[in-house]
Amino acid sequence: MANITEVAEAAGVSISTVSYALSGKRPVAPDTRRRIEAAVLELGYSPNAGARMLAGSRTQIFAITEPLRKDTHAPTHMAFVLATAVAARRHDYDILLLTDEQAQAGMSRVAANGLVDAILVLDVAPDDSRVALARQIATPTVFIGIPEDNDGLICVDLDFEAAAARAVDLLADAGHASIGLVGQAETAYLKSNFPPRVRGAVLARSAERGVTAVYGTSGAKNANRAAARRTAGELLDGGATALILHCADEAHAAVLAEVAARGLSVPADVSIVSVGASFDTTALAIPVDSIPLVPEASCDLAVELALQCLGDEPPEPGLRLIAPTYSPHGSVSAPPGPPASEAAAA
Amino acid sequence: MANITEVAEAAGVSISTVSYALSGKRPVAPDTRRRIEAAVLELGYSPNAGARMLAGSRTQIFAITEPLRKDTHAPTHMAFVLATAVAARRHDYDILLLTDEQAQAGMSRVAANGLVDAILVLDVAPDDSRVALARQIATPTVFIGIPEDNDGLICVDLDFEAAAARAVDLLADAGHASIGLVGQAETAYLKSNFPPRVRGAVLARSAERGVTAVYGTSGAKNANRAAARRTAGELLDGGATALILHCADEAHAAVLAEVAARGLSVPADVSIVSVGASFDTTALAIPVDSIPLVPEASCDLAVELALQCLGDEPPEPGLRLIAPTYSPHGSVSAPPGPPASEAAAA
DNA sequence: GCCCGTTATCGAAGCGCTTCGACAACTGAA
DNA sequence: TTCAGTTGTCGAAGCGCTTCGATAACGGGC
Repeated sequence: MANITEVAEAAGVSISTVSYALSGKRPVAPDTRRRIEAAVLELGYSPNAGARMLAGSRTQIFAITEPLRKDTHAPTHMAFVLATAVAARRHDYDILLLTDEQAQAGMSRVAANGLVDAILVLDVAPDDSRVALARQIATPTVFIGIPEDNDGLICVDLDFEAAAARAVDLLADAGHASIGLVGQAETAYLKSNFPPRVRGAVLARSAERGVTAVYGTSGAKNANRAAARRTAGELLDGGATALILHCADEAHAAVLAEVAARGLSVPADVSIVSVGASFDTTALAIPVDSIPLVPEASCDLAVELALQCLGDEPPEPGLRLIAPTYSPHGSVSAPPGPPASEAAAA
Repeated sequence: MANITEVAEAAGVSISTVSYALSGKRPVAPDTRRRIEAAVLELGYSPNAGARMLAGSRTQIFAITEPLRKDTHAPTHMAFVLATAVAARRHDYDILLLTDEQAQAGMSRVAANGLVDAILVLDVAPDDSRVALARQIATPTVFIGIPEDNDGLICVDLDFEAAAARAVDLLADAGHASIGLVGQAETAYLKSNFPPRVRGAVLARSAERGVTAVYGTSGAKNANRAAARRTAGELLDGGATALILHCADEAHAAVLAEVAARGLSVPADVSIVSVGASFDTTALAIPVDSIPLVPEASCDLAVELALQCLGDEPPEPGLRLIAPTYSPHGSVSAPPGPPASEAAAA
């Protein structure tokens, strides 16, 4: 591990010139720059991280707090961690991972010892305890997800309400009058921030549009599959001609299995839209229209905001809702025509 | 963010005394220590991370390289990351997360700029490219998993061979003469290091014990469930009276579903042992005997080794295999007795 | 009462970098 | 020719901490 002094000697310049050549903060003669670059390459020089943190004002590290609880949906969370890491690296930032108990103690610690430039909060719960912490530390903090009490915080998230409303509109526009929502396990409505937002918006928008909407859970972790099937069955029995799915990968598959088992086809007999999925709904047995939750969208923006916090004009606190996108894959159409008798009556 | 000078002033001592009081590297008078501790508390002092890295020889950070590829089994990987983070925190270490491309470039980078004290390599592939990198950097590196070419490396892992052999012994001892192995998707045998080790050991031990063993895949990600059922069916059709499961959570469930669908009961008709599972096999429809892969075991040891690398007597390079444990849950018994006719003939 | 060995504390020297101010060397306008 | 303005480079002052002597202050053995 060569240091800046060795590079300066090798290039025949002073260490400050080396520093300026590498940072570009002051002009350096082309010829000098070349000699320095050659020395850097030859010595395999890389500026010492500790020295940089101490002398400069940046650590080039973001902390991510992600509880990684055993009962969370691993693939989704992993996708968010990954997306954040990738976004951070694009700006030359590394990721310090704070898990479980650390999400609390760790946040204070890294804020106090100046290890990180900003903190990104993942897997946000409605009553997240990290909210209070964020308010009392000086380190800029960005939430990916929206806690209930979000006054003065910077939050980024998919506009779940708009996504849910869009799904309802899609189905109502196609002529459906009765919609079923396959939601998440009951506990998810307490531990995560978005399930209640989707449920609320589906019900509200349905009321506005004058269509009926019924909600059902997709069950807890291990009973996932069976519960999702049962719920889908109940919703269809209740007269729903369309389903909105806001649940895990396997629950989607289970719903499709139930639909198939009943001899129903998509979209002729049942229309289906997935809301807030962060997996590929075209890889299912039947490709499903999706208004997805795209981790990259939220995480890129969150990193962007974190960086802005470090600049001279920090962004306004408040919510940043990402507009939903709609990817049709042919799983939505008009509801089945009325039975022959009714059609005749009309 | 108070600094050590302010603490020293508040306590009426010099900064070196504060440093010694906090590190314990030299004796400090009880009364002085009390005053310093009070000042620390009052000012909310926490030593600056950058300054510590620069002045001291430790950064108190370990890097974790974990590709987090989209096609990996998220829950298992998350469990390992979590276990490593927890083990590291116990020793006052933080975790820097290096994902995907970073697993390569990131490793060199943090080794070169001295950001971390050691690197922990997760999700090790048989022909892992991080092996070559580990050999050429000065930063101590510990592998959790065993690459094919592991000369001179420090590797930690469950003794999969022993675990597989143990499973075979268990079943052979119970009287089974024909064993089926429900393995992983074909691709897993190339990208991960342990599936081939389990398969090889099951086959080898079976040969030694004079029982026949047949291997079947449990299919790729989305076809997981169906493929696992099919495979289990084929193995049972082939005359297997016992199954060794080395596959994901859902594949376990699928196998049990197939067994149930055939009207067979566990363990009366079929004995089942799970090998290398890092989830709770008692939460399945039928509790299954398990010779588990315990992330904590590997990760604790790996962190321990990383710490030793920083001490005066670094550990010998080589493999550290963790002895398997067996948790019986009543899914293994003698094979069903011979049909009445055979029994009479005997 | 003197010297030596403890014990508790202090001062100062870095660790490797960034950044500010200074200063030559050179340009072009007056 | 002189002077102001560039441009490229350098020296030095920290950033906040750890750690190595050095030095008081004290007590016990002679």
